Amino acid sequence: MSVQMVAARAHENDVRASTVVEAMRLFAAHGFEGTALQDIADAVGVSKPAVLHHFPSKEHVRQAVLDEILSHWNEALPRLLLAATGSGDRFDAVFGELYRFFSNNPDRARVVAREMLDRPGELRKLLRGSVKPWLGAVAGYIRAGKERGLHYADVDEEAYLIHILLLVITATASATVTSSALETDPRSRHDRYDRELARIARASLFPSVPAALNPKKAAGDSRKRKAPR
Amino acid sequence: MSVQMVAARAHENDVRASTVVEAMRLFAAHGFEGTALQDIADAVGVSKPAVLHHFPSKEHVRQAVLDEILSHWNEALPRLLLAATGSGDRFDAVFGELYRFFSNNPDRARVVAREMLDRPGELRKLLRGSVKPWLGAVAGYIRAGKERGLHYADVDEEAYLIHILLLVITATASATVTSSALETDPRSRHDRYDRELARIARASLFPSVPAALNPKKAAGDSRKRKAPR
DNA sequence: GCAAGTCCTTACCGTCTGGTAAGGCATGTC
DNA sequence: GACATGCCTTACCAGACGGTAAGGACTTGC
Repeated sequence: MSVQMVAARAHENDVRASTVVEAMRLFAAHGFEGTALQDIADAVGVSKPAVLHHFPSKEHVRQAVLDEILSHWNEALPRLLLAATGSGDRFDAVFGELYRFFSNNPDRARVVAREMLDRPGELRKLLRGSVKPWLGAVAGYIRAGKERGLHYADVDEEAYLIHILLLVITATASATVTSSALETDPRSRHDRYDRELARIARASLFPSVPAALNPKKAAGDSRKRKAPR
Repeated sequence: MSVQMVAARAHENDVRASTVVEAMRLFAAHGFEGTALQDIADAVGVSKPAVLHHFPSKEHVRQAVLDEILSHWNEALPRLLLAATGSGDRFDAVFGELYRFFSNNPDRARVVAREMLDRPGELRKLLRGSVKPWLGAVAGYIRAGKERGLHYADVDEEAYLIHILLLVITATASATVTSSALETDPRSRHDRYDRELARIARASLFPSVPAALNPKKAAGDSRKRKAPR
């Protein structure tokens, strides 16, 4: 039962998994409506009904792509929030994970951005159901930091987090447009926009933290400057 | 020649203009690929070939929609930059115009966001050609303000502006998703996210400007706290 | 050996797509 | 009256779409 089933399941997952991979790439580039099932099948290297053998319909392929993205955060968020301790650490941990997740594969950001435009109703339900509790938890940390004088007093925690989330998604989704649009040197362009993105998120939350561009260098002395009064 | 042509042209523009209006609405909601020419024709109230009588192809409808959006800024940007004088005024003027433009009709933001995803190459060309000079001009103002100590020293002007631009576009494009996702009271939701959006843009550029949420109330005393040293 | 089930193929279906052909109907020109 | 032009209609087309039917190749369980 074991060896054969593993082999069979590995084979099954092969087409199914690469269907999700190729579908994410194509949905990100051309959108759900702009991607034909035939395109996905060609990318995987099988026939169109072979894809429909693993997924009842094109709609199920979309859901599998979205689940692939969501499943990461169901695992990562609890781990991050429990692991990090200090307020600055927590910021670096969540923002870093957020940025790295979308930056490592910008197609994720593009798919989410498209989902926001194509099916706002579905995404709204998702936000209300799954994202809201975690957003509330992180907002609670900001609220606590505010009372200790770490953050701007007029920060609207939930609104801040949503805007930063949107900013990271959009910035990574449109990285190829924005960066190469104004830069000529392909080496520096990534760092430049990434650094400014982190700076905006940080500077609009922590008052007057100078030269905190590189988290590694500024990690030591950036936290003791404002003690709880 | 005059009266008849005016009447004829008015009639002509009637269908043509409302085609652009309806197409923008439908492209924003369902995307370019997700909108059939028949849908546009139905919304206008004419037959499909009637639309194609005014526009050689569906692609030309898209271009007309984009031109409608772009033409506003070719007029507004020079006016704004020349009219505003102080550094804070200039920020309020440009940011306010930017926000109001997309907020007044969020479909504009959705169309731009979709264009960013669907045709990054075309948008890149547009950025390089039309947007870059103006972006450079505004960046120059920030650079000047930096030397007078008005802004954070580590601001990357161009990157900052692009991120803020993206943030305004995304925030207005996804306003129905984000706001009603977490708020239950439909009255407060708009103000709340809008204020935080402006706060982020402002706080990440101007160091330590407290309680500057409302530009009108804070306009008087928000600028004299940090004089050029 | 053989029925059952999995995985995948080719062939096909109805539907919808962007775009075209051809003509009706006004208005204005000579 | 003949003719041209602008605006719009119905009828139609070739191609692409998502999805189905039917069956072949192969493995599994008995």
